[in-house]
Amino acid sequence: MVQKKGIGKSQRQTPTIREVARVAGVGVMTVSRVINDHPAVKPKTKKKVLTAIQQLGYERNEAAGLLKGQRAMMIGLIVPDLSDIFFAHCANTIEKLARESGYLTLIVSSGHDVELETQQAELMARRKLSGLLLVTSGTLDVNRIQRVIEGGLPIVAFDRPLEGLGTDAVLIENRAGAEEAVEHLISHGHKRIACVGFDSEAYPVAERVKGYRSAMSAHGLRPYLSMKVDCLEAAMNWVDSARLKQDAPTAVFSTNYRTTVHLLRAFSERKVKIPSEVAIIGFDDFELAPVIAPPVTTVGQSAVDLARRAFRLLLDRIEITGSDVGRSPEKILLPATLIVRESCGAHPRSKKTAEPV
Amino acid sequence: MVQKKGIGKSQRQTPTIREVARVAGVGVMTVSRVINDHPAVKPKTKKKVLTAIQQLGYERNEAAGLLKGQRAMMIGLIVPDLSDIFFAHCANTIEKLARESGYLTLIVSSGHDVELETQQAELMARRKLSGLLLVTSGTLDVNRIQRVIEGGLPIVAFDRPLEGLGTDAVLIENRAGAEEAVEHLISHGHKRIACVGFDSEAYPVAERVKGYRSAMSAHGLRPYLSMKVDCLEAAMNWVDSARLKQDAPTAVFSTNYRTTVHLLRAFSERKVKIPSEVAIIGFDDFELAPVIAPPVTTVGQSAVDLARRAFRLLLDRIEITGSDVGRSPEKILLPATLIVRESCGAHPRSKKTAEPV
DNA sequence: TTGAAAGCGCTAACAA
DNA sequence: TTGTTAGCGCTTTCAA
Repeated sequence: MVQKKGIGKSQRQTPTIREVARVAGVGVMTVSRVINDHPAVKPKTKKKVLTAIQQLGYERNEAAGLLKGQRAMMIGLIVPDLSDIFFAHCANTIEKLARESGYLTLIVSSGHDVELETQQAELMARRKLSGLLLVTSGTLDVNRIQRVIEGGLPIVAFDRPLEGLGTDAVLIENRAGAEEAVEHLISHGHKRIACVGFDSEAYPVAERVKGYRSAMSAHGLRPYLSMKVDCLEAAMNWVDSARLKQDAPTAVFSTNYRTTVHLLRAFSERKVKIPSEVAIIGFDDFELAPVIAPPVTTVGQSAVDLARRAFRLLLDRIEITGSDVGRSPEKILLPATLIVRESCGAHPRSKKTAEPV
Repeated sequence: MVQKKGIGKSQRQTPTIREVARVAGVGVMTVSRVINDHPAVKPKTKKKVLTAIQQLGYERNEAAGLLKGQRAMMIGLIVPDLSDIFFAHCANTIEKLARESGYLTLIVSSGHDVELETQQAELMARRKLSGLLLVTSGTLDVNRIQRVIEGGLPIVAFDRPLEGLGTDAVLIENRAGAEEAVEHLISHGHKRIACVGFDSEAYPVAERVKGYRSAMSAHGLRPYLSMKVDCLEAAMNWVDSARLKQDAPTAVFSTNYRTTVHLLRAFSERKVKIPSEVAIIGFDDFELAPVIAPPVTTVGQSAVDLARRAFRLLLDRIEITGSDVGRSPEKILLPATLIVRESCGAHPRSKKTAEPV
């Protein structure tokens, strides 16, 4: 796991603490104290050392500390897909906050591979990272993750809980958000409302489906699920088959951005008018939602808030001392907000000022 | 730069190579050889060692290698803004490729801060990373970067060159792409074509503006630049003022995604019809470009290709041995492709099948 | 207030 | 084929 020989050709050798000590005419320990701002050093001595450090261009070797059992000033971030704009925003926020606290951020985009996520978490533990922010793609091996945590790597889950493990977690109120969206459609008189999406095992989607179901059943409406629409082709097929039905849906609740986009495109290809022929609300707000014709009504969640809270929690865990070590895990719930535009058939009077991502 | 004491409470102590040696009844060096797949170990001995490793749950301590002068199996990636979908795609691709080659990826989103970029590059050098992929936001301090490279951190620039430094670089043909777009507009009979954008100092934008200028002057047309449109408000102002003009532009070439989006929205707010009242082509393709009404004509560039080539170059540099060390820097140019849809006033017959990002 | 010595876990160099 | 020794650069004793 470490490169065979990293020595280039003329690797300018960085001076060590020992050389600084020699030049300053003091012991290595004194230099160490100066570097670490230990108070018990006479100002005069300190100055000598500082001068020597300056003169030699000394730089602390991070590796040595690690060997002494310290942790790298790095945090890890594992997400299912970094090219997903939502996670990209999360990553951007986390990296910034981490940097401001002196940490570098190691990012892994797992491609929804649960095994990979576990492996990378283990790898990060071995690299002595300070902490890990984790968005899982499914259920991880509890034992392995438990061992990682016990090995001293604090973990905070966000967007999805870490099942079976009592870790801190920051989650979105997916269910309530979905309920609100479906209720909204119902309040417009829709009775045949389809729920379309894919990847229904994924926690956020599963929660949204639950919200859909509960809203429907609360009004005695029959659910109409279709959870395999993840590309344009699937969307076209779905649109075509749905229109043929006797009781074709008059509205659709899309459980995620990707599905929303493809559905929109499919409707457009088939010249189905939105919202007159079919109304649509999509979970996940997106930048262009207000620009599209018609502007699409969405359920928005703030990636920035989510990331911020998660990082805050992790930092607390990392910096925890003494009595707080065993602090019981915190769960934070963040709202999802219905952003009413036009695709749902409503007049565009936002319940909340539209604020994407 | 290393955390003060990373020791939690019941930190399960990982066994060392020495303990493995004791349990296996061999010398430490033999264990080391086994770990590193050195051939000169009798299969029987090897087996004994492997058993002991298994039994103890031994894990190699990465820090020790660093101290011996090896490099961490990590690469760095510095981009101006990770929440920019283009860079998010780049990051996603790079992280994946890196992981497949055994590297972790440290990502920094600089927020277009040149000083920060330099600092982080230096920090990465100190952390003994294996290599660095860099998208600069401006002109970095050549000396400091030079020192980083000499310190043994190979750097490959992409999307923008590293000015004043002979590093490898992978770039997009921004200028040619812009020229093609403007030529296209001209071929539709447009004469008053505005070039709108912001951040004209940024390399890619600057190149695109050059392309615009050269296409215009090639046809004896007067350029009409407006390089401060970076938000909806600015876009509205621009649209309003442009319409008042005597010779209002009949077409606009937008130099970047953000401007394109806000312009689109501003035109929509002002009920300006596209393309009949004004035609538009935007540099940077985006996922929803075909969905918007009307579908927008763009100049697309492949983030994946860009990232892939850049990583390949970096890996070559990292793995370089002996005679190739001083290999002269490579420059790779990747095409930008005009994707004709409808906002430019053309019939939607793509010169190339639309393939976003 | 300062310093010398003893490692942290590993591998390169040498011996056997 | 295997093992011993001597560090890598730093910090933690403990002593001065």
